[in-house]
Amino acid sequence: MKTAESVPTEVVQQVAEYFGVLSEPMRLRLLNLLRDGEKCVQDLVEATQTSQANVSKHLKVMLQAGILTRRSEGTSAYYSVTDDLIFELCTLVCDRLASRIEQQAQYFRAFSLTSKQ
Amino acid sequence: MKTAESVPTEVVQQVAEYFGVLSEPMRLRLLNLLRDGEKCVQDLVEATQTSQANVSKHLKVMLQAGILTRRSEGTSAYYSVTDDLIFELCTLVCDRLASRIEQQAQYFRAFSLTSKQ
DNA sequence: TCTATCTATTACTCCATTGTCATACAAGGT
DNA sequence: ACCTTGTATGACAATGGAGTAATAGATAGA
Repeated sequence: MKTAESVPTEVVQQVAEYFGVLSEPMRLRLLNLLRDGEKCVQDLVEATQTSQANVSKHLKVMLQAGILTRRSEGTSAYYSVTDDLIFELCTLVCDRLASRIEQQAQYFRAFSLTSKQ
Repeated sequence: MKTAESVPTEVVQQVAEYFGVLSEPMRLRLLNLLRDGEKCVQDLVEATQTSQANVSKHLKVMLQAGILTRRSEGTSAYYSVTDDLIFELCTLVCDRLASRIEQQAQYFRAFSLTSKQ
């Protein structure tokens, strides 16, 4: 049986880093833009309304995390998502967050009933 | 059809925060310790070998993120995991990381073959 | 009541990361 | 060759978060 202490530090570290990549709004936005397919840096800059340097940096982070793939064409660099697990994770989290909000709404409705009359 | 720009900033922000909670090794260690069931702060302090203040802080973060539940008993505070989605997410990520490492191993083996003779 | 234990919180330092600016590099077109 | 465009990188300031030490509060027991 697996005990808590049996999980190596290295593993915990890497899992934390993976989640860390997904813990930045700008990176999530970039990933969402890459849902349709590969895009070059300039496309992403225009879509995100931030600096080109910033986009390149975030792309580099995700590239090194093994989430993206890079393809050079002329002076442009095209990035695409290689690891669809990311979208799966985002879907799971979004659904859970939505459920919570709905649950909150139910609490309000229940209170509304007890307050009636 | 959903376009990239249609995702509200607030949603992206919250998803990022959710992943952010899971992006700290100490928190993952605490969650792993809570796999078996609820534990009090002191138990977690002894198991993680860090300060009590640090454990309380991380627990608070996860409590506010809706991941944990708190139960008071005497002077002790017992925490337990309410959102099992977390373990599901960790499992998915761990499996993916394991696959990557195995893939890397395959590359080494393939190179070993091409280098033979 | 006094003490001991357990937990939460504050103030503080330290480290990591984000975003920006400027610059360097590479490739195409004129 | 020159210029333009697209991308990557380094330095920098600002921000945020982790960890620690000290302290306060709460509860059980003597």
